[in-house]
Amino acid sequence: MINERYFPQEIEKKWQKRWDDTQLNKVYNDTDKEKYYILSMLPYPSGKLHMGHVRNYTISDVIARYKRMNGFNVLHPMGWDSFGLPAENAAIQHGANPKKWTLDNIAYMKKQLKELGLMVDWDREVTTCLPEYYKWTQYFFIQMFKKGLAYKKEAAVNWCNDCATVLANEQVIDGKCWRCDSEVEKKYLSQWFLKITDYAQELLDDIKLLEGWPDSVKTMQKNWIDRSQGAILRFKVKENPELEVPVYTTRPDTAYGITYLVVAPEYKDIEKLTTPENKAAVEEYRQNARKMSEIERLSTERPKTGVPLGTHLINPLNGEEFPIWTADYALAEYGTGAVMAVPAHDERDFAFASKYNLPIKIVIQNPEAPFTELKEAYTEKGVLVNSGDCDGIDNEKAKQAIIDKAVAGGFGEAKVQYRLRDWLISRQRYWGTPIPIVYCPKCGTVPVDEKDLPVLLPEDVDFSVKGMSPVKTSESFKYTTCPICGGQAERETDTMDTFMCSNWYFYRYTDARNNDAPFDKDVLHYWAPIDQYVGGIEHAILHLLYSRFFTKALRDLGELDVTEPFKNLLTQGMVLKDGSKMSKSKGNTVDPDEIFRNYGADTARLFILSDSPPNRDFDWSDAGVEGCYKFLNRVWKIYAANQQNIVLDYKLPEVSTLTKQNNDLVREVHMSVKKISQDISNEFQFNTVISKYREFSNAIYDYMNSKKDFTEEDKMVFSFAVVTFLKLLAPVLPHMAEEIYEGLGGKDSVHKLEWPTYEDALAKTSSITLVVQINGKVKDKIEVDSESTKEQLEQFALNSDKIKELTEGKQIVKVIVVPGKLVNIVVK
RNA sequence: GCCGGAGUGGCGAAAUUGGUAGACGCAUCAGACUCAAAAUCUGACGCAGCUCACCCUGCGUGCCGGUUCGAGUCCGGCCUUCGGCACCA
Repeated sequence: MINERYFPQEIEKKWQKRWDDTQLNKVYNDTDKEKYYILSMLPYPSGKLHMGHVRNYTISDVIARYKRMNGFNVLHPMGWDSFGLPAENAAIQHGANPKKWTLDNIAYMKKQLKELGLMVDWDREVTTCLPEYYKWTQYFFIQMFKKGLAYKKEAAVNWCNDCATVLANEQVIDGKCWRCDSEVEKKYLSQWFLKITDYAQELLDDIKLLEGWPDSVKTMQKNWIDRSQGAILRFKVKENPELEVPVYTTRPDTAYGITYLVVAPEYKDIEKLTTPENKAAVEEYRQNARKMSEIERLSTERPKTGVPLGTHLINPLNGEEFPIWTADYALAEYGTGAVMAVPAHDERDFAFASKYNLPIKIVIQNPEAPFTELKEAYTEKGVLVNSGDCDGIDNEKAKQAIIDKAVAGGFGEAKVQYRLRDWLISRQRYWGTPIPIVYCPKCGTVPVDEKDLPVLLPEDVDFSVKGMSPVKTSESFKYTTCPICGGQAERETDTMDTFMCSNWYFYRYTDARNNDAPFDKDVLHYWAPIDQYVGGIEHAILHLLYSRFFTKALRDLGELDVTEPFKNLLTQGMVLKDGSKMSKSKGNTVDPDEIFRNYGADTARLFILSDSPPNRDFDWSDAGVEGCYKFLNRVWKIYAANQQNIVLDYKLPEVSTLTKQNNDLVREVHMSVKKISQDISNEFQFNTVISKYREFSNAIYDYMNSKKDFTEEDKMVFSFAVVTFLKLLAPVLPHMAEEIYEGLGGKDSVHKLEWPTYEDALAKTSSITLVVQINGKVKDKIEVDSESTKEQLEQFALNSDKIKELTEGKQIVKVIVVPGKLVNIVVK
């Protein structure tokens, strides 16, 4: 029996408990079945679910349920990206224990996710802050260390004062910290890096394998890696022939036009290149550059500044001498930290040369419109001039010609350069995976023995310390013995960037409770790669690039055999309210708990999918929620008010024998199944899926409203329609569908039923509306048989009274017939 | 500046390969039910004009131009907006 009224809160609780009790969502590694791995980005346990989470997990859950009904063995797991700064800040501010704070949040949010009705096998839950997980993050780090992929170096790094830790380049946004928005400074520190640059070319090349990724994300990754093809040229110092300055350039063709050279203020040999007379000025300039914040320094509006070092270089191509300057428009981290300046053909050099009255030498000439003077740099194509025996060569060809000369002369060679830098993973914070490294006075930097993993985070730490990592306050942690010689040694106290944890969590889901290995390879290779990944666009570079790199690195370490982790990627849009992103500071948040309480999770699920396609921003509106709730009540009534007319084991009579009305309803069923199946397959366009739900329900209502009594045939056709409808609804409204199914006498679970199929022939109408146009404008519409031939359609159109009237006295030039659609008559 | 999206009613949006622009919904208005209201059901709803019961005509997918029998869709040139990158040599 189905209750007359719809009480979402009751039935949702009931079914969530039933699913738990019957282990309906348990996932087996059933290799006989075709797998489908659908993954949503794991949440950070900040305290409570927000609407972005609800959107993300509803999308992936509906996909998961849909694929399950289509016969796939579906993995749709969930876990917690649970290391990170907020837990530590809570510890500092409220004296909380980061672990307790985190686990409490996880417990609450897990309860909320269950209330959302997710089809998740919680036995595979992964929590990145637990030793059973981070043991393997440490294990992978050690493998990478042994292969030289993890290394420590002294470098200018991005330092966030507020977070009291370093940041990766990817975590600096407009010169500010990605997390707290405060200004980032440069500091010189010895830090751990991963050699992502070893994979720059592969990461770039393999973008073409990512067919199911949005172009926007692929472009962002391409731009981030940013390959450029050029050359290294080395110049001897006139005052000190032992010393050389190498430059990286993409324009070797302009090398005859060098009139000066710029090194970054941080350039390693700068002191050797400075004459005693210039020392004071150079030192002052370097000090200023150092003090300047990242934001100031990055500003392209700022006029260029610089000072000469007093020394000179010799251009091996033509023997010309030119001065060396230092200027902060040269970046220490890119290329060689030195730039050859060709003011005639580079905008930045032109601006600098104009300001300091440095010579401007034209070496590329425009053959179409030759010039003798320049008001701005000429950066277009042209022909070489003033370039010795290269004169007259097309500048594109000259690039290779001059590289050849450099190779022959031993002063340079071709070189590919990337913008991508190595990934800085050290963090001077407590709540992260400890880096499993020991410093021994005798043996040096030594990885912890694998059998001693995990290196546990210490508990005896003092969070009140300022300016250093709390880990350093743990005596028990800091002092240890060397894994090689057994002597006194100290542990690394830095922890890893949390993106290290989220790099590989999706592999752990496949074998989450394995205590002997990060995963069983056979099990992993059954599930991997991920068929569909769903998450926010804000991870387009950070997480998605790191994960691609990590997968490739693990492949080369022999840990797995996967080249790209994510076959398809769906980047969901933001959830907005009143036109701007929901945020606590703006006070425009909507609490999922409140929606669950007032309307139920099914309403929330329907609404969050209804108004916009998943990849676009979604505007939350209270009226919209209300509208969805009304729709659910409308659906409920179909079943509650007609129970006596619905049977689950209906037998549909031969379609040709049906009444017109029944025939129409059968057709509506096939059309709905077709449209909904296609829209889900086609990039998960749930908004149009839901409009089809509404159209289908409207058709069912029209049918119901037109009838007082149901004949046997009516009952069968009606049952066919509403039972099919129920299956179509099940992925989006899992609780309601279960309750109705059970009320109709269904056994087990509606989610184990097969997704309905359709027949194309039955999804078509027998007549179509033929549109008749004159000169491309619609003039008439005629109902005709859908099987009509081209000739017949043309006759129908020409014989229409209206068309006859309108074409009278005019010459028909041409008639275009589009079968099944329209006839266009061209007249003069 | 460079790269990549997007621009359609009051609003969210829809529209195989170029083929009836505005499906479906929100809001609004009207009607039914009701003592009344809510809920529910039914209907209208791009703009303008003319009639006004039905009809009919013109305009209309950011702007200008092009291709085509026919353009929201294709091509060229702009504008606006969102996102990414940005002194990368």
